[in-house]
Amino acid sequence: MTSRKVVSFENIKVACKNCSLSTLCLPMGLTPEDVERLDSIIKRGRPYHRGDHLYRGGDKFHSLRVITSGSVKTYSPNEDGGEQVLGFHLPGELIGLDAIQDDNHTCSAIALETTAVCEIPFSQLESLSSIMPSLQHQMYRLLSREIGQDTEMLTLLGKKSAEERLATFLLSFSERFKQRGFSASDFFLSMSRHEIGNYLGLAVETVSRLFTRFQDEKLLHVERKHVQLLDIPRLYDIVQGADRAKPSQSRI
Amino acid sequence: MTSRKVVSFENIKVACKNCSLSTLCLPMGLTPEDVERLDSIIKRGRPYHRGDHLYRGGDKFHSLRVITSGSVKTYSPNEDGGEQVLGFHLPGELIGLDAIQDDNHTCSAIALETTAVCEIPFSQLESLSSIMPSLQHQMYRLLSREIGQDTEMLTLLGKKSAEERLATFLLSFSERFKQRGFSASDFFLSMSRHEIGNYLGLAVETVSRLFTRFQDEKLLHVERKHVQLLDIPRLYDIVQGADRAKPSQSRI
DNA sequence: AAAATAACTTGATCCGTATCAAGAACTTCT
DNA sequence: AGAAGTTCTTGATACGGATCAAGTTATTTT
Repeated sequence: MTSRKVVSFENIKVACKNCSLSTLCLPMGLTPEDVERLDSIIKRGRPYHRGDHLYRGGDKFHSLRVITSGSVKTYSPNEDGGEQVLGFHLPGELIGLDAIQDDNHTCSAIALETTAVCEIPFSQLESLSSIMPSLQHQMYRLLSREIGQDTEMLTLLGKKSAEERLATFLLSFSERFKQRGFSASDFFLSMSRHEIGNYLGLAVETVSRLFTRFQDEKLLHVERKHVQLLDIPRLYDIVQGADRAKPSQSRI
Repeated sequence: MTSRKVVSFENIKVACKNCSLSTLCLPMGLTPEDVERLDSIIKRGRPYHRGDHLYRGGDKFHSLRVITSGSVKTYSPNEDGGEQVLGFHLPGELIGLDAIQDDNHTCSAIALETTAVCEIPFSQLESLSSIMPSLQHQMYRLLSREIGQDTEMLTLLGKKSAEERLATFLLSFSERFKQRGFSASDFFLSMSRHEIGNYLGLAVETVSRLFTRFQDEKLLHVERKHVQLLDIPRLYDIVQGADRAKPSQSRI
């Protein structure tokens, strides 16, 4: 998108305090002065285009990154040349937390569309957090939240059917778009069916068939990347294994 | 809980600096004085017995816990009454990191055998870490490492065959026992086949059949919980999908 | 605008693993 | 020690989703 006027970006002050995403990337607990200080270490580079890597597995780790617009896929290459998609990230989301562990990125991140990010040099963030208890607290929570999310994903991959996986996936986007002030029921997915399948541990064909079936069942309308959820409550039922469980024995 | 000979335990000085596990739970970077200070906030309670909960999902979170002996299973209950086993934890391993996020435990932890733990009150740890940059650094790394481990598990559940899953599982224990000074090839598993299956996203029967098959193929000898790995290199081959991939095209 | 390529869909078939079932080995209780 | 309950193993069968194959619709290149 922002192809030409690159230079202007370098000059933009980040100003987290005015950023609509700050409630997402700095959830509660920081005073305005804190934000000011944090602001001072954040760098905003020029935007990435579809297919550009933000970093690759093995790259030296220096910064955490907050997506400010666009979307990003993280993945880790596996033995046999394939990859495991680890996540899709929307504006306000922080990536790179897995790399703190040994100063190297363990996975790769690639822009799914034109994408802008704020870079937060980690060593500076660390220093700052050691003189700002509230920031330190935020960081611990953020890291812990990431663990919790991975944990949910383990349950999804370990126990859920293809149908439940796709419903979970769609509702996750629905909720995240809603949080960001967009429609919870009408949105565009920036990734391919193949990437969705990879993420959910399913074959492309299965994903495609499920979209068709969900549409036949009037749960949604889909046309390529454009998805309209028509029956969100029923999608939630599916997530909870509505058909698998014996009827009306909601939890024993 | 603390029924009879409570007093004696309360008086035991934890003395991380003499603890053989300290390289595991405090991996590098802390000076002896640092360790002394950390030591001062750590509490050691009386041991748990098989089946005792260390905490349950929903419990108020106050402490991280390091296993000092025995073993622990963490799991999260899911919608339909079942559970997803999240991990098996050996001496030197830290649990509870997922609970920082909202001051409540999101999953449960149960002793698989007689188990002792050190409790580290998190609020004190947090205060300490804000005046001890090296401790703060350790904490960030520890949290990040946990994320990295979850990520590997996602690949396992998303892409690997039953065979690869069990081989990965066995080698993980092999490596961890070895790190702790025990045999890498001869050990006891403290969990049931059912729990292994749950953890790996497999049915009990599949786990049982795989043990039998691995034994037939002379990869190991197994008798109930007692496992002897007879061909570790071949197990590593299996982990990497040795048979699935086209022969000798190790990575394109 | 046509050609080439990539992404997606749909159908047919196959396979790995779940599920069902029953017996064996072990553990716990009385 | 015997009974009762678990846990584990093994076999038979079923099924969900993968794979193979081919056609369709977008997108990119020329």
